[in-house]
Amino acid sequence: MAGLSNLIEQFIKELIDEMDGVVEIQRNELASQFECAPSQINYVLSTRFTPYKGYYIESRRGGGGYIKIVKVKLQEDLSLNNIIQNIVGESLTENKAYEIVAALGEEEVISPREAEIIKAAVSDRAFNCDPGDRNVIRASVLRNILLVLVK
Amino acid sequence: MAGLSNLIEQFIKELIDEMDGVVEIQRNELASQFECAPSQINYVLSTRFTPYKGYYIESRRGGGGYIKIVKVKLQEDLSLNNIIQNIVGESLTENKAYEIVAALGEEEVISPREAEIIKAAVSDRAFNCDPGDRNVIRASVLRNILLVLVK
DNA sequence: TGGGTAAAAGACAAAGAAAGTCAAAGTCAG
DNA sequence: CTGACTTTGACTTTCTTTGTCTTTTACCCA
Repeated sequence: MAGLSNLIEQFIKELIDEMDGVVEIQRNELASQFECAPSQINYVLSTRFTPYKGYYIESRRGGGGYIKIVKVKLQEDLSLNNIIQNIVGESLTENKAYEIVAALGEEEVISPREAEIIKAAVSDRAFNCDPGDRNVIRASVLRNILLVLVK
Repeated sequence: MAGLSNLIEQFIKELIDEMDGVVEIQRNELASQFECAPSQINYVLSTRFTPYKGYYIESRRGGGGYIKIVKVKLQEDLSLNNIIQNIVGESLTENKAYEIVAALGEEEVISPREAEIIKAAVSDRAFNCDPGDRNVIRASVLRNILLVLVK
């Protein structure tokens, strides 16, 4: 159905809020709560709780295993220079670009309105060109924008 | 039937009115309501709900995908709207773009920093593509950015 | 004490569900 | 009849769901 992943994402986020930034789940248990395959949980974690979005994950297998999700304040990895040099490469998908912008917003490097502006500037819709070229142009545009922020 | 596209256009517009400016559809569902090819919906969107006409569109593929159409409030900011519809055309030189941005800064529609960001996003340097395409892409990018300012 | 076993989580690929793209074919006004 | 606008359909890309197999770890028992 529409958005089982979204449901699980919301559920976990609420847990994290209640728990003040750290939560520990059991994959199988959560999966059976939502009546889905256990690996669905991995999918949600790997798409919605990425480092760029400010989450850190650690886990343990075997008896009494668990998955621990920590909401972190990133600062180290999020320096603009690091992003420009290492994260925005030669090519960048829309999604990845959005993640970067969201992370910068999260860290208050940019204002919500600036985030909206930048997203608009790097969205697929903005590039009415050969789809094959989009990702390359997008990377270049975003890099150029970030350079301004460093100044 | 002259105007299946027109029917769909009307239908969506009514939805938007009811929904107070924002509507979310599912392409396949709408297509089967009108018994047409799904790509017909894209056609309608791309010809009738353009940024140029004050619509902002965002979408997602895959399971639980959707298309969201936002009608930007027209009367809110006449000058911005005027710019979108009349001044940013299909094609825009770097210089002309800078002028527009400067004017917006002058009128304090955008902050100095926002102006810097936008200029970076539409500069020649940002578009490392076929110079012939630059002006067209630039117009599209700027239009998309201005739309979020109106929202 | 160490080796087997069951109980976790991880990896990955295949199948499914949307939307996007593009070009060919159809229609219609002038 | 021609050119612009529409309609359709085949193919692509992206995102989600499921399942199968692998790896790791705790615990129990000989």
